[in-house]
Amino acid sequence: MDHDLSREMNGKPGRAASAPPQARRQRLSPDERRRQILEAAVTYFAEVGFDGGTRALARKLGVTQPLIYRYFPSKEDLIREVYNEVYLSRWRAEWEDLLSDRSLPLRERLVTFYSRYTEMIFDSKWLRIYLFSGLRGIGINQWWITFVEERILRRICEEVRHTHRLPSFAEVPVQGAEIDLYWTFHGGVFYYGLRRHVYRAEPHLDLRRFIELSVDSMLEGTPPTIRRILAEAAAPA
Amino acid sequence: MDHDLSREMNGKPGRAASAPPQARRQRLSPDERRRQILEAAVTYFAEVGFDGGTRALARKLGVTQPLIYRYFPSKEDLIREVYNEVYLSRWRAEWEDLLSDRSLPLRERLVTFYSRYTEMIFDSKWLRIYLFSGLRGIGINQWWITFVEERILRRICEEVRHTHRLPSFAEVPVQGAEIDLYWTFHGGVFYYGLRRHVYRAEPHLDLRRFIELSVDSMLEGTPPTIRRILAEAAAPA
DNA sequence: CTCGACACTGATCGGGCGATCATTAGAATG
DNA sequence: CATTCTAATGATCGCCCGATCAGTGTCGAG
Repeated sequence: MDHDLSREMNGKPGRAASAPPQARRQRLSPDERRRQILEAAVTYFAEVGFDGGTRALARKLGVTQPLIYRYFPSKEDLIREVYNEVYLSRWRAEWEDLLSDRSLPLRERLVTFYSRYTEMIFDSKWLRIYLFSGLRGIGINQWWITFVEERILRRICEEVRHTHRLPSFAEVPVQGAEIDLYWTFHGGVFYYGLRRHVYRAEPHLDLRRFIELSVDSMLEGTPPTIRRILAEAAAPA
Repeated sequence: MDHDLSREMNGKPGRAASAPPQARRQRLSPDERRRQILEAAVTYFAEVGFDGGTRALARKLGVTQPLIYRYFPSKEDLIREVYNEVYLSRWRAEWEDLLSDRSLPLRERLVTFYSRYTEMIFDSKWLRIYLFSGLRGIGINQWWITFVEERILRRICEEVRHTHRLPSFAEVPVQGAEIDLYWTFHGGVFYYGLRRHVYRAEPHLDLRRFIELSVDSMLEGTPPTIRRILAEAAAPA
């Protein structure tokens, strides 16, 4: 009645079970089976949330439910591995270097970086697991927010200061106000993914153009505001 | 077994109210009981999500679980009423008038509007139910997004055009690109609430100052970008 | 071709879920 | 104070959950 949820999510080549009337017992190596379960778990929990049942997950894999417990001691352990899979294994260190590559115009760096970054996070799996885990209240999102601040926002902050000939970090240290301003921008980009992939409300612009215009507006509006912030910070009342 | 007795649900003023520590059975008027259940349901589902059990909800109220079913035919109906309570009953029509009140500077209107608006939505209950319902995939978030676009963003769009002497809607109709730009801003503000009340990662700025700086940056950066968009729209290649 | 290791299954346990119903008790009425 | 209406309860149903374990069948080593 409620969720329809396309039934056949079949990742395996060969013939395995689309609505299997008779699924043959398939014996895989432990490594391969474990990987297969984990991959399916990411997809499945992203769809239905972490309250989804292990039986339904097993059905999607074409195996029985106890098999999951041979590879993961408890459902909670499986979920923990799902976090690792989604959060940790997708980050590309090059992205950070790109942001700091002063041989390219800042606008181009930002557009390219956010194009690649959103290629990772604008994915139903990533976004939904991000939200589900945040709502569950384990600390992983706090960790992620710190990560974004240090790896992305702080770096953008530094580059904007350099490009717009504002004081360097050595002269005036990073201000919380600056970081929060870049959060407005970053969160605004994030919200595009939320609208599109979680709420399924199609935005007006395609992603590329959206990023371009958002970057343009940010680069035009943020530096003047930051100049004021830094002036206040350098010469407090 | 577990007579927990957190008996603070003592709603009725009226008579004496010695708050009997036993008070086995409390008989309320249907209206009052219904209201009480609904209110508790908002808080409870916001905490644990819609997979939370009706028994735990009843325990919080100090009543038995079947009583809920006397007032709400099914859990799904109760949840639907929770949506109505949270989404529909909190909106203030004056806010919209405020945005269009040209006797005030646009910056002040925006800062005041977003202060009041965030007073409503930056609340664990509102934010969490917003996310939970979005993840569940019922259409209410799509409805909300349309609502925001029409009641808030479109209006801001109109006021920015007027203040910055850009073409009126009659001259050049609203562009999807404009709306999406204001979504970047709006989503950026929303993300502040997400960081603070869902992920419990305290931002650097307090809310008021955050809104002020975000509005300042937006008002500085968005109009030039929009001028370009409108020029393109008025004279296409 | 045989056989043993072990990847996998079927049956099952205790418990929590949404929902139903006959029963009980609190307050307004006479 | 007895009566009556009905808000609220206690018991219970059928189902699905996470987890366990004895058994089964497959496949590679000999």
